[in-house]
Amino acid sequence: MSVQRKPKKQSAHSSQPPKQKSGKRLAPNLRAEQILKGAIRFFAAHGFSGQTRELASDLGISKGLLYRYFPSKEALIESVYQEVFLRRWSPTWQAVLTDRNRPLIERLKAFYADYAKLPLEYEWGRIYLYAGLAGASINRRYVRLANERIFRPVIDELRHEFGFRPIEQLEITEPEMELMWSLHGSIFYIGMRKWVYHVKAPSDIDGAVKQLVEGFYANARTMMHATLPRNMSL
Amino acid sequence: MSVQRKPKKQSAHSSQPPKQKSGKRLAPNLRAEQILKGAIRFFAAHGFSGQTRELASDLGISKGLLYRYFPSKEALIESVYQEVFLRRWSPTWQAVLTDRNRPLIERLKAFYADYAKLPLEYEWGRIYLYAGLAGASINRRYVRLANERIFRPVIDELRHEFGFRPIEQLEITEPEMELMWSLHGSIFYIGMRKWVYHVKAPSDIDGAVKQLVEGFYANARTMMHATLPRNMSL
DNA sequence: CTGTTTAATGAGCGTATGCTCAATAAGAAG
DNA sequence: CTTCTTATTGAGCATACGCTCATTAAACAG
Repeated sequence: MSVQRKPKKQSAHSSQPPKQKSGKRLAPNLRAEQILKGAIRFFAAHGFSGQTRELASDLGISKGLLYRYFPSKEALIESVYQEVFLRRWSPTWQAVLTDRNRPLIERLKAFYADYAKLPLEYEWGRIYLYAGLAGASINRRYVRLANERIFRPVIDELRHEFGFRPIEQLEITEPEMELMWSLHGSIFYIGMRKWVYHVKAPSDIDGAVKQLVEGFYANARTMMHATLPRNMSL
Repeated sequence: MSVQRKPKKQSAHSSQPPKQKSGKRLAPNLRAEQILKGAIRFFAAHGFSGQTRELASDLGISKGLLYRYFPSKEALIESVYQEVFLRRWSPTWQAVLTDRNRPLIERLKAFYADYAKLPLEYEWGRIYLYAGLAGASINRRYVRLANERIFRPVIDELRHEFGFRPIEQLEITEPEMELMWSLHGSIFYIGMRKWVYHVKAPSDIDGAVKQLVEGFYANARTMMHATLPRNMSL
């Protein structure tokens, strides 16, 4: 079992014929960040069945180095989830949605103009889909977040706007929830057209989102008046 | 090398210890069909990176047999596309949508109640997503089909209903197209909630689709009156 | 039964892929 | 320069995966 040391001379230079080198010997925190960002780009493009060899080659580093910073491919993917889905949630959204000094329709337009950037982004959308198809739990976690911080507050604001009981007094109905889902589905689908189907997306995305929010608002009013009991205080 | 014949009695009955055996030596057309159906189920669940070995094992046949009926995994996938996306298009949809003896809103509800079954189906939805993420051309082909046979006819019928010029005289506008996409996106997203995110879907799917169509119809009227030129003949 | 056809099998080939580890060298400190 | 630390490398292992092909046996004709 004696490992015969190979005298392999091969002195340093001769260097890199292949890709762009990263200026070797980075500080660990910088290298980790670089790998994570590269992994997001890579997995968004190739899915999670993409090979670690190819990812390393894209980054201009060796495959071994990858495993110095992330113990396994699975751990790397988990870090990708964290970075993509949880680090981008803006803390100001809550305040925007519930600021009753502004007209609700205006708040909704402002919020969705900003929020829609997430699902309309290439990396966010594709990784979200790959994760969902793979059965990862991140999607359910994200949906729970969106439900608590967007769906429920928006419905409560709509109730207030149109003169119905708040959701603490009258639980959210299925038609109300479906209307919320419909809005989010329509927004997400714009991204899918761009990043999954590669068909024409609207030239004016902000305008398209605005149109969706207006339609949502109008349909919400109609639907609530048709299905909710009148507020006693009126 | 004399292969010692094992006396393995096991006459027909006693049958399957491992999986469901397929009752061996099927007629070629039946076997091909069985493999194709199994492949649809399998790829919908595991994606196209699923292994042929596992597919064969699921079917209860050897991996070699798979390659007797389909020359390569790629060819099998192509057959899956054909079967899932092109064999399920109903020839009666056109007639339903354009039958001006019925009120348009009624036609729309009837059509989408039927059509929505496609994207809301487990296999259809997941395979459509996997194909799109893999960059297959089938999605673009499908979108072109939907555009010609659904989007354009529906917009033309809406124009007629609300008193605007037909699409041959006035090309479809971006807001009109976005409204169509929004409806389809909302429907598709119901399926995604079920088959991709595994979160709660509406208990009454037919009712949810009906609500979406009603909202779509109302928003279409508002939007057309706000953005299209009045019909000269009025 | 015998012979013929062909559906079906599974060992095995070449390559791909996640991951390890001994060796190497870049940079800092003296 | 020398010494020390540690970021970085890449050959290599074990297994996975698409696919082939020689062999086997089910069904049928005579």
